[in-house]
Amino acid sequence: MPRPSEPTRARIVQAASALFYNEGIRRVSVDEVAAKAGLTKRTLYYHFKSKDDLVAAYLAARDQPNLALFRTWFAEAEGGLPAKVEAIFRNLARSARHPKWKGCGFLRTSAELANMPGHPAIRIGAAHKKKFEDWLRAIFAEQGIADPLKLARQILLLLDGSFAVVQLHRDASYMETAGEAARTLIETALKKPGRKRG
Amino acid sequence: MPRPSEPTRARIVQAASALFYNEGIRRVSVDEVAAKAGLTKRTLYYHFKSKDDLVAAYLAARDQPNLALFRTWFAEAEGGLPAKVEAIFRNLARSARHPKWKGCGFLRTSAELANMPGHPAIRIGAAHKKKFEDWLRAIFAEQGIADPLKLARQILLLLDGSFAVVQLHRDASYMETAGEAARTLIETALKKPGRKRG
DNA sequence: TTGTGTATATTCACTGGTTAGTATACATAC
DNA sequence: GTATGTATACTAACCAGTGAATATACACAA
Repeated sequence: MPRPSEPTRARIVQAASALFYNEGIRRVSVDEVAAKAGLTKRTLYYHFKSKDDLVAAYLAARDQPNLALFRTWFAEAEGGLPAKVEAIFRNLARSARHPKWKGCGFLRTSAELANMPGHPAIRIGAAHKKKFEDWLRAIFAEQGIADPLKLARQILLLLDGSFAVVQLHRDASYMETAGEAARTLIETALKKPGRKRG
Repeated sequence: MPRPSEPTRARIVQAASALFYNEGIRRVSVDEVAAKAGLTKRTLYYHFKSKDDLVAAYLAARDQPNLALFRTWFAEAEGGLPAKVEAIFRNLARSARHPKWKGCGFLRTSAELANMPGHPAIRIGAAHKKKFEDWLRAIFAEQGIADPLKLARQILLLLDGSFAVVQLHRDASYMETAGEAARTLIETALKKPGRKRG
């Protein structure tokens, strides 16, 4: 049984993800994660050198799937650029209406660890947001928008703002409001001079 | 000495504010707060029935001063409506560049307590954001904007988004980017039909 | 086929430290 | 002498991380 090791590690990360996302990092003990994964704490510490390490793994595991979701929602949406971006917010609103939704795991973790700037989990969260920003920036640049980075950042601000506000008020309609704002900003940018192609 | 009681309570809230804001709720013990306030934990528990109670008092104490700051920044700014709202973001960027800045205390607390929806601190945070939203809505309504609530919510989304993003990346320039987005959204709304007066 | 060494994987039981909250007694002011 | 306020010293629980021992699988040799 020892040999594989990867399935065990993956099971631990899966258990940690569910608990950390639902309850928060500091409210969940390593023992609880181990119990949920069906093994003892000592075994968990064989696979991860510390709780911080486990937290980092939890966020790292969310990175690519999260971005892939955004890309899928964008790609599958009908209509032009504004509609495709707005579709991301509409899909997010649908997710947020699920009772188990608890906001953005990256932002919540970073908020919980706000006084530990060098923490690996915060670096992972920051990198995740940068990847999203960069993906949008490339799309906007391709469309010939004059300042694609600025527009990408404004969309990111609306996205993260809606995570925070929806979580606080438990009212997913803010996500659709954010989508409308995103549409307005993109349409304005498309009309501006300085574009490379129509 | 016993009689007054209010100054002692205020001193405790002040100590709690400094510690909770800088370090986070769960990282700070009641003993630390008491020590910072210059008294013992037992005395603190005479004035507050629990730590949760103290957390609620910490946020309640930030409510009015925070809103007053926004109102001041808005009132003292030169120019029209878009410029006055943008001034809030510029002033916030200046605050965020201070090394002790750690984001929005309301949002960070709500993120830390994300699984306790009935927690008094979360209700206080939600009410605070609603007050800000309502203040903006009234201003926009007075200016004859067609959908003042929607625009107020979009500005709120940008504001809270910038809190989250600036905290994560430690890059206050996002706040100015949010201010530009706010300006764009307001200018667009001002140009839209359906306005009551010019 | 059988024995043996080694890296991998897992467990039990423990330590040392922290923390929210309390029992009890004492002090001050009116 | 009673309300209010403060301090000392405690409890009971929790929790991150570790020491020492054990079990399994596989490589390789006999």
